[in-house]
Amino acid sequence: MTTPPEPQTSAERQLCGLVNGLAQQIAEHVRERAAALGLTAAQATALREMTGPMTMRELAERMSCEPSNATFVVDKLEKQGLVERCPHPTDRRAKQLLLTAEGAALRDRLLGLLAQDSPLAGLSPQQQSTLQGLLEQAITRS
Amino acid sequence: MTTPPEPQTSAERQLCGLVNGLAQQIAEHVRERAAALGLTAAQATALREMTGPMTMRELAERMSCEPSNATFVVDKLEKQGLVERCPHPTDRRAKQLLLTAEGAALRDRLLGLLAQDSPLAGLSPQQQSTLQGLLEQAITRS
DNA sequence: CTCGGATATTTAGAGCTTGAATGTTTCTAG
DNA sequence: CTAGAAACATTCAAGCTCTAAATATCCGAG
Repeated sequence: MTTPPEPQTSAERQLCGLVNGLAQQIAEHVRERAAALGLTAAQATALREMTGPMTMRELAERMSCEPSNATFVVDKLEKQGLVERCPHPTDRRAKQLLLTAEGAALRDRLLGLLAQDSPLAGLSPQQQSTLQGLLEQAITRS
Repeated sequence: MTTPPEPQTSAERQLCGLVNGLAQQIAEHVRERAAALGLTAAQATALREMTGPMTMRELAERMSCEPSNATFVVDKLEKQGLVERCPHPTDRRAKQLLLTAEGAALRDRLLGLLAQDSPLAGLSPQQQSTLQGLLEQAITRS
């Protein structure tokens, strides 16, 4: 009796594999577009999330990473003259990140590239909506 | 005219965020269980995929990583006495990976832990099935 | 058989990410 | 007001992953 370890378990593992696979495709999509602009994926993600002035911590949260990682990535962007670390107007502990003119221009180009050929283009708007609902439920209830 | 950059684009970006979020939760789930056994997430993934004797390349494919990374991870597992690199019976270029008795025992414990409290438990079997179909379609058509 | 292109693995080097420890500054309970 | 706790940012060490290049072996065309 070699009961194949609970069918449900196996199905869930396969599903995890699919989620990871799609996440990797999305990451690859970003990586390609970033490379076209001379950026790494991490740098592109940071630039994408720079919707306006924000602190290091806010950027880290938007990037879903640790603040120490944001420090690392912003260092690179600053060396390229895309971002500036200014003193925060009301909190002397914090830095306020600002895009330079060059940074804002590159960000616009990046957003344009990222909008093309989305990895989710294989799904209809209705399917995307269904997917969104399922993902939200999976993330919340766990 | 500051057209808010195409509503569809924005929805797709949000969806990408959700996919990444769920993937991170899955990874965190593995990381926790791995840590309980003194393994890193990468080591646990390798152990989980060792369903039987296989080459380095096969393992790398199952882990969705580069062969050079598999070398790195198997090095660690070998140092812990969980895996052995044996000469491949028919191809002298390749190594055949075998679990030691200790490795097989630890793998059993790992599989048990990973089966508990799946990050996808918030979805009904039917919802999981729907999700699987959508993910497969998204991955294939891109 | 032998040469040349493919394949399996490893190594070296670099980038990304994390967690712990640190220095500053802010907030808050008393 | 003031001490202690909490928050912001950074630095450092360690681990993961990738690419490119090196080595060894296989396989097929001639």
